[in-house]
Formats: sequence, C-alpha cells, structure tokens
Amino acid sequence: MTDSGGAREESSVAGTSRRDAVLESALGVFARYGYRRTSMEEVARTARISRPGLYFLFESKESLFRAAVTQALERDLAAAERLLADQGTPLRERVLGAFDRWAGRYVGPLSNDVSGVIEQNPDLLGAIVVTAPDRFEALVTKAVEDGPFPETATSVVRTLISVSVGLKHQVETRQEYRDRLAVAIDLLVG
Amino acid sequence: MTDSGGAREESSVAGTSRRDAVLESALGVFARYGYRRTSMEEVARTARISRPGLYFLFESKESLFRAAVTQALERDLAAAERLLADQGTPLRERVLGAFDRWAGRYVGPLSNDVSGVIEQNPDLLGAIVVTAPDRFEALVTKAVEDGPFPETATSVVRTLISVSVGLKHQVETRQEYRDRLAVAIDLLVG
DNA sequence: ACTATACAAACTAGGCGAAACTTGTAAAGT
DNA sequence: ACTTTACAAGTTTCGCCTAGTTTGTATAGT
Repeated sequence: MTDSGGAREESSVAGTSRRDAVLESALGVFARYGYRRTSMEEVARTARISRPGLYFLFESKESLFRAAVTQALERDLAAAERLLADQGTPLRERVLGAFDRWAGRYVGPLSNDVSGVIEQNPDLLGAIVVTAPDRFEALVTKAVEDGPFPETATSVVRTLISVSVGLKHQVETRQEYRDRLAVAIDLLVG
Repeated sequence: MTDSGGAREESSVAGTSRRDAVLESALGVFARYGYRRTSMEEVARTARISRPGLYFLFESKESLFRAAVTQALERDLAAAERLLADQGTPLRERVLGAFDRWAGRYVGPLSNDVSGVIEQNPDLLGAIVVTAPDRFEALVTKAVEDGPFPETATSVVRTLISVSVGLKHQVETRQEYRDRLAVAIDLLVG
C-alpha cells in the first residue's frame, strides 16, 4: 500500500497530471475488456508508457483499477453537480443532463466488471462504489427540492433512479436512454 | 413436432389436466436449477411420472420448457387482467397488484434462464417472450386510460415498467419491490 | 395412458500435463 | 522520471482423454 500519497508536482499542465492521463486511458481499457481480461501490458501500451513505468505509477493492477474507477466516479459526480447548479436552464433539463452524465459512464459497460470485482473483494474498492451513488442521489434530490413540489423530492428521485437502472437494461442506445428518461422526468418533476 | 395438439379429454378435474400439473412442477424445477442443469429425469421424478412417460407427454426437453414458460406467462397475464378488471378497488391498487403478479413470476429467478435460451435459440420460444410483455403493457395501459389522465397513460405505463425492471435489480425482497413500486405508482398514476 | 427396463448416440465433466501468458520486481541506462 | 531488458512465481489456457450423464427411442407389459 505505497501507491504514492505524498506531494508530487511538476511537468504537464496545471490540474492534469500524467497520472490522470494514464488513469483515463486505463479506464477505457478496463471498460472494454473487463478487469480480468485486461493485462497491464495492454494498459501500458494504450497509455504509451512502459509496463515497469506503469508499476512506478501504481503499486499493483488492483490499485490502478481502484484509482481509475474512483477518478471516473469523482469526475462524473462533479460534472453532475455543476450541471445541476446552473440556474439558467430549467430544472427538467438540468436533471436530465445530470442523469445522462452519471448513468452514461457509471452504469455503462464498466458496471458489470465493477460489480464483479466488488463481489470478490468486498472490502477493496467497496467504499466509493457504495457512497458515490448515494452522493449522486443526494445531489439530485437537493436540486429537485428547489422545484415546485419539494416534499415529494425524495420519492421522485428514488423513482427516477429506478427508471434509470431499468432503462439501462431495456434500451440499446444512449439516445434512447435519454429520450425515455426525459419522458419520465417530465412526468415526475412538475 | 407431434407434441399433441389434438382433442384429449378425460380423467382428473374439469380444466386442469395431468399435462398442466406436469408443466407446473417442471417450471418449478427449471426455475430452480436453470434449463441446462435440469434433467428430464429430475422433472419426471418431481412430477411423479416416469421419464418415458414424460416423453409421451412432450416431444423433447425444449418443447417441455417452451410449454412450461408459455403456460406460466399466459396464466400470469390472465391473473393480471383479472386484477385490473376489478372495478371495486382503486386504480392504484389494481395496477400494483398486476405488476406484483407479473414481475414476481416473470422477472423472477426464471428470467435469467429464459433469456439465456432465447439468446441461443432466437427462433424457438421467441414469439411468446416478446409478445407477452407487450400484452402486459397493453393491459395496464388500458386500465390506466380509465384513470384521471388518459392522455399520459402510455408514457406513465412505460415509465412504470422501467421502474419495475430497475427495482428488480435494486431490491432484495419482493416486499421491498412492492413498497417502492407503490410509491412510484402513487406519483405517476393520479 | 401410461410404467419398467434397456440402449445407442451425443454431450458434459473432470483430470492432467504442457505451453503460453501475466504479474510484480530487479537492474542498468538515459 | 522514466525506458529497455530480463526473470521468477503464479495463473490461465489448451488439448486430450476417460468416465459419467443425459437425451431420445424402443420394446414389452399392464
């Protein structure tokens, strides 16, 4: 458990480090092939880095996976928060945008493998995967409470989340997901 | 394709034949162990019939499975229809009852295997599994159209079906499924 | 309208060793 | 702050085989 938690700063642009770039491409590979079937070799090749170099950045395959998932979750959560906060657009559209961003990535092809790893390592990677959906729910609920029916916000958002989960199993394309979720939002968010 | 389609009548009580009883217990076994891992031997034993006798009733394992699934679907559809037609109880409760009956069986442990067989034999067993959900949707939509907002009935029911699918993946118990679906129905069905 | 017994053909499971691949680390280099 | 090359230990995959199970049918019986 060394993984680097200390201060590391130099090279590249302000907020985005080399590390972050590797994390991003690694997530793409994990999402495409699943955790078990992606090798560090493949991740390294995709990130245009050597495999030992990858081990220099991340202690192990597991810690790399954990970091990649965590980063994606945090980023999508932040994006959802930003979309929801924009008072310029109507509530319905803000909520739709937040779900689209959140579910598009989090419930995507990645989720199968995330849940697979969770089942086998309940302790590892566990915290973020449980808390992130809760945080998303809280965010959306807060936004809906500023709408016309604050008292039903909790139920409405819970129901919308169920719709979102269901749609992921029913539809083929992201566009269809958006369209049908928009209908549900129109019905549920006054 | 012999399977018996002609006129067969005698023994046992009016509507329920020996065949039906075998079908019912066969469904239980299939639901418990999945299609591949249940043997005709096991089905025969559970139905208290000899294995050759089972082959006398059903041409093959596949046709038995198809018949069992079809029977269950038709029965649950009929039950949903009956529940929805009862003008004595409020619309909300009728809709909840219909979903509970429908999703409880159809989306239950059986569904994994049904979809598995569908994937491998798209033609066989295909028709009923596609049409039955459509028929269920039509049934509920018709009932909701008699409610206060007939013009949104189609969207409302589609959304409720998504909620139902989502809940199946979110909740652990049938009771929790009922409770949360009831909340959604209250929000969506005026 | 079945039961009991039996059988061929097909499929499935389990074992097992060899080959291939993967992880994680080391060492030397730039 | 990495790269290249190299390597041990572990895991996965593969091919092949054998043994066991399962399907579907037949035959004789009640």
